[in-house]
Amino acid sequence: MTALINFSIKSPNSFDLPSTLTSHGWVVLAPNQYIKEDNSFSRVEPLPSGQVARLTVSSAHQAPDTSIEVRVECPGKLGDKDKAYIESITRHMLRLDEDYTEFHALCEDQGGAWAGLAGGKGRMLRSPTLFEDLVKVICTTNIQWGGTKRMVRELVDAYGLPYGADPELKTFPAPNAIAADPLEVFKSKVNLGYRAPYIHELAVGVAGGKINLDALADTSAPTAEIRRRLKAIKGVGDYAAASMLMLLGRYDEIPMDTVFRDFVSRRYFEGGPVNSKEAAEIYADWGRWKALAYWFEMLESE
DNA sequence: TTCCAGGGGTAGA
DNA sequence: TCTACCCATGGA
Repeated sequence: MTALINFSIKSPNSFDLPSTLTSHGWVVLAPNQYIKEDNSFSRVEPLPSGQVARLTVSSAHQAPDTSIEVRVECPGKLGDKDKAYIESITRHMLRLDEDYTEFHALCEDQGGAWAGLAGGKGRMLRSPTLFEDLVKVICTTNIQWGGTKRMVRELVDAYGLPYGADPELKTFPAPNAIAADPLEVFKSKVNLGYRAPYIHELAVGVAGGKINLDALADTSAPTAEIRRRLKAIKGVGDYAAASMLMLLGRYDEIPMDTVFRDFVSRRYFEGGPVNSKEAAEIYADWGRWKALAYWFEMLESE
């Protein structure tokens, strides 16, 4: 017997769900399932009560007058704690509490590639936990997108909690689920290449309390300090740290990774060499929105 | 077969 | 701080 509950979450005045879902690839990485025709996505999630639920998130109306609709399927009764948790992670995933007013005003002033970014665009979907986002970012390094999807799928298949009988429907693995296996067993179950020790070490560290990912969400620390904390994690270099900073809602610094240099070179220097100073000057006017300005300019120019 | 992917760790300067 | 070199995996 499956219980079915629907509830609404008030979204900010300026919010665009389709843009939030498609501004990067996260929506198609397991356990997310993208339902393109409905502009919605679903995922299987463990709840505080211990039961495993399937969530489907959609927007009821067209922007700007939107509310977020969450449909919950779960085997038992949905308690207040479960409901509060679902609302909390939905707000987090969709960044409903981030204020983009200033960014949208800057986009309007700049025009060009940014002209279409008002009306609630600019958000990028993220995962309920930093552990999930970090594992996924590590799975995007030095591999093509198809490989990333495969590796994340294998992780979920091997270590996720099941929802019902459908083998496709599982949660993203908890750190302790991965940490319970020795590295060699982990490597035999999931083909992650050289990333396996990094992800296993991360899971063991988080499960055992040696790595505190909450420290990454410390809003009182400067971005440079958060970047330092990120790079202290094995497997996280310039590119991965940059991706995580954006997922953490920090756009004030653009790290000079290869992708950024290549883009700026192609876009502004006719493919010629660019030094760090020249590259930084391109987005100097964007204040704390530099990385977002760069990201969406790159998206719009594709 | 060979190459390489929006990299990163390590050793050695 | 910078540079070689190595690192597994699977798709093209």
